Amino acid sequence: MSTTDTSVIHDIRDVARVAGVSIGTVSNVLNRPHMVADTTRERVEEVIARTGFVRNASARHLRQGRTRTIGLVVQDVMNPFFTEVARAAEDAATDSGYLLYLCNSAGSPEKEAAYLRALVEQQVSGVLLTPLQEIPAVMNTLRARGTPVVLVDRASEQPDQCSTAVDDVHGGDLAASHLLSIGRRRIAFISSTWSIRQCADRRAGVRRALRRGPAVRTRSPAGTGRAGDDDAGRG
Amino acid sequence: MSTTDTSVIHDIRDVARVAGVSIGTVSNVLNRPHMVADTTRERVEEVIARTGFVRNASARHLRQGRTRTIGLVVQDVMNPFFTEVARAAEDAATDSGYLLYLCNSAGSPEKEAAYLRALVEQQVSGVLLTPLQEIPAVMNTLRARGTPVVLVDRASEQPDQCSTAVDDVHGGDLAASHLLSIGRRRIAFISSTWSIRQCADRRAGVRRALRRGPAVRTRSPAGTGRAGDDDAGRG
DNA sequence: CTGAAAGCGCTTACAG
DNA sequence: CTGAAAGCGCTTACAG
Repeated sequence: MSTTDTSVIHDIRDVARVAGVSIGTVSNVLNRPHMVADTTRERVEEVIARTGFVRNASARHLRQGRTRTIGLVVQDVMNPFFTEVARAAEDAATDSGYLLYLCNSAGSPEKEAAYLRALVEQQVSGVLLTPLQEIPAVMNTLRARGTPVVLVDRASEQPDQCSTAVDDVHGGDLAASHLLSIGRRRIAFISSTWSIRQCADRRAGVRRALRRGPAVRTRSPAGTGRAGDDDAGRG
Repeated sequence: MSTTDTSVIHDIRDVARVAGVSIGTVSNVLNRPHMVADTTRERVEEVIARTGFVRNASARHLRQGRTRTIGLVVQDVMNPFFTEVARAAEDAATDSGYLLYLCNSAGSPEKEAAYLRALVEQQVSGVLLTPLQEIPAVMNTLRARGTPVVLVDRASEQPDQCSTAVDDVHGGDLAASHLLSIGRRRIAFISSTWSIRQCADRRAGVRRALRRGPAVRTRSPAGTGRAGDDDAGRG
């Protein structure tokens, strides 16, 4: 078998055969190159480069018991707010060598549950979820399996449930306080339906600021102290 | 072992044990339920439902040789055009029982190549790609492995390369023709840099329409015959 | 209709 | 430093 043998390479086994080493050694070149003698390593690397061998993640993950993938379940990717979340999540995932599953629940609890189930099947390392209403029942499965789940844009009732969310009460307070601080006294609040938590929270914040009244009677320059600009059209 | 045994269920083996059947039978219940006797099937299904067993996709895919996942590599998810592509792709994937990897090349050929490689490792069933400039070299690997790749928003030079793209020349022609048909004679064309193919193509289409001149001297009602509205801010 | 067994392609102790 | 071997959790012919 000549060293320029380029016959079909699919396996790590084929690589081993062409390089004249055991598959364990090929695997070591891939995963712990420092444990392999330089000359052996170079030979194997040459074969890999020349044949374009790519390892099979399914086999790798099955053996290792983890997949280095995470799932993102959002209500609607078209919504700029979630698009930004998706973009940032994908960025962060990549930086850590993870791949991201994009799942669009489209407002359907059934789709949401189906996705969560599918993600568990995929053995994802973690899940980012924008829950629709109730925390879905499948969450128990994830919990039981120890799959980390982080709620996005929604605080959780459960004390042991991680979540990230904007403090919209504070946002409303900030906005109204700013207006008060520059001397405004007749303030209008335009929003969407109060059934959207974010909107109701901002109103509560605005009211709190109004109740408190202007703090100090100094004027800040116009255009300064923008507040509450976390509103990215979720309403 | 009582039938209410709920001890840790991780395996299809655990399910088999609890249900008192072989793992082959459990697999059959999952994949070809019609081949299993009703009473056996029901028993197994009961155990699966009660224990919340979820199968391991890594093992399944390794054995089956295919993953039912597809990769989407876009230049920028934040761009509304690609967001819409992502959304639609994800929808279609879900409808066919596939999961979608979201990959944001962010204008970097290196990231693009790395993603393509990662997707090959994942053994994706197919790839949707918005190429940055040149068709990347990794494409050869995909081609060699027979992984289907569809170029998005970009026609390919290679005759055997699938692609979907808007006919922007036609779009520009349509827009200019419309203006001509309603009697406009002094037409301005506002666009981005000509180095963006879409923009240059539209200009070519506009010019073609102007060269051809007004076809018929009839007026269509205002607001009719909108054309070239496929421009979703790619420039 | 059901079970036993092989095998998917890797990684990882374990010997040598 | 290297190789042989077990095993990750499934699916799928193949017997029975």
